[in-house]
Amino acid sequence: MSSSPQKRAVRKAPAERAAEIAEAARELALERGLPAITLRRVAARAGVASGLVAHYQPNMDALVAATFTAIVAAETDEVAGMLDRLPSPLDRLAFLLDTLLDGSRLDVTAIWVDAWTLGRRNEALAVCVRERMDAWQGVLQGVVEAGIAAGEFETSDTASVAWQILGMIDGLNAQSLVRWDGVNDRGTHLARAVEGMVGAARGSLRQQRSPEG
Amino acid sequence: MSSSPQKRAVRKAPAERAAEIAEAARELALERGLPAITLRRVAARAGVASGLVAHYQPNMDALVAATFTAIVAAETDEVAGMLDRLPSPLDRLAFLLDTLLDGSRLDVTAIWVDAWTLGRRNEALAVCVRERMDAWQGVLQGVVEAGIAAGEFETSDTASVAWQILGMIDGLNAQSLVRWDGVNDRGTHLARAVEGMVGAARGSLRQQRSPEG
DNA sequence: AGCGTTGTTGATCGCCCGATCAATAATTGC
DNA sequence: GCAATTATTGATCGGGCGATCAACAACGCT
Repeated sequence: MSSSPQKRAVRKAPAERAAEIAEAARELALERGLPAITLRRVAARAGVASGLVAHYQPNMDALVAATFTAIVAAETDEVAGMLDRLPSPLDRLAFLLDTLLDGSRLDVTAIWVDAWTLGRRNEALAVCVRERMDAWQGVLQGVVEAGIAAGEFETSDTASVAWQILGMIDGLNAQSLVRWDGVNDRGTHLARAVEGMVGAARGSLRQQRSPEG
Repeated sequence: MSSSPQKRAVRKAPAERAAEIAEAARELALERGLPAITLRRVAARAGVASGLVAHYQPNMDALVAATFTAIVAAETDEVAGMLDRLPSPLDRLAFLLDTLLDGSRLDVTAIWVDAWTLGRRNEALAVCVRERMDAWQGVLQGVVEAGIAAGEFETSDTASVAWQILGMIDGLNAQSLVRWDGVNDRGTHLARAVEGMVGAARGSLRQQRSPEG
């Protein structure tokens, strides 16, 4: 026993300590959900007294909201960044559906679901949720509009279609949080659905997959 | 002041009291979500001492789970019951999409979202959630299969398609919990999407609506 | 070396939670 | 009418929560 019960945390620059606390909150949220972000748990994870967490935050609602935004914005930026390397809107939309449903981000999905319910009692969080939803919708709308300009898609009201696609993705992901079995080929069926919405030809977003995928 | 601070609740038959407690829990859940179901709050709403609520339940997790099932099963039964009066699978599917997205059941949607997050910490609830999802999926799958038999739809893997439609509905409803504005014509876009999935002709599930709807 | 600044502590307050259980009162069965 | 049963109470326990704040200690500055 050498390191754990250290008497007092070394003094650090405020920005550095704040970052450590934010990171502790982020880890807790990804492992156990947004409700796990409590004063004492974050403090313990950061190796710091509980009062220090409060010192760096106006209140816990704010830390929950900030943690939500940090996690979700990182995902959006990461995925949106990958889109730039793809040649056509059709490719980009197919990639989006494929990536967001591949099950590799279930922890982030859980954060979204937590945020939807917590947002009813945490106004700061609710604001962040709407903001991040707008960001995702913007990415999708951009792809849909580019597809129309390129003659690949045909639909009116691109904003609504983008919202719709986002809602579908969220719903399917939330579903897989609870019940991952029994659903084959999520991607293929979703591709069909989106083809119907954006007016793309059947099969253009994704061919029937070979068993191995 | 006549009724409120009554000294002692009149003694009732166990079944009757249990029903009253269940009803109190149901009202609380619909008004303020599943997390509002606490020993003391349910007791207060039922006009009873806190100990009595515990007396009728093994623990609070069980009451939360039972309340979830009561609320959600009622909705499924109600909507499924209306399907019988509709002539064709196409009509039934159109009605389902229309009804489940009409925004008149946002309180039930909130219960679903609560249950998805609470289910991670309440195993009894998680079991009920999976059970009720299966029920909804069964209803949808029945409609899709009838549609295939009737030659109105054309798709393989009806189970997956049913799951997919359910996921979309849940996602769009959850979305409208947070952000109700900015999305026009949810029903029309969803109809397009589902048409793409089940292989129905474009417009067969819903014509472009007139502005008044 | 001395002093002010400020990062840091941990005890403390008030609140709500679920669960428990001895005491109490209404009802039933005899 | 009396005893056994059981519905009901409300205080109590242990625990977690967010917030607060006086005290402490490390650092920069002169």
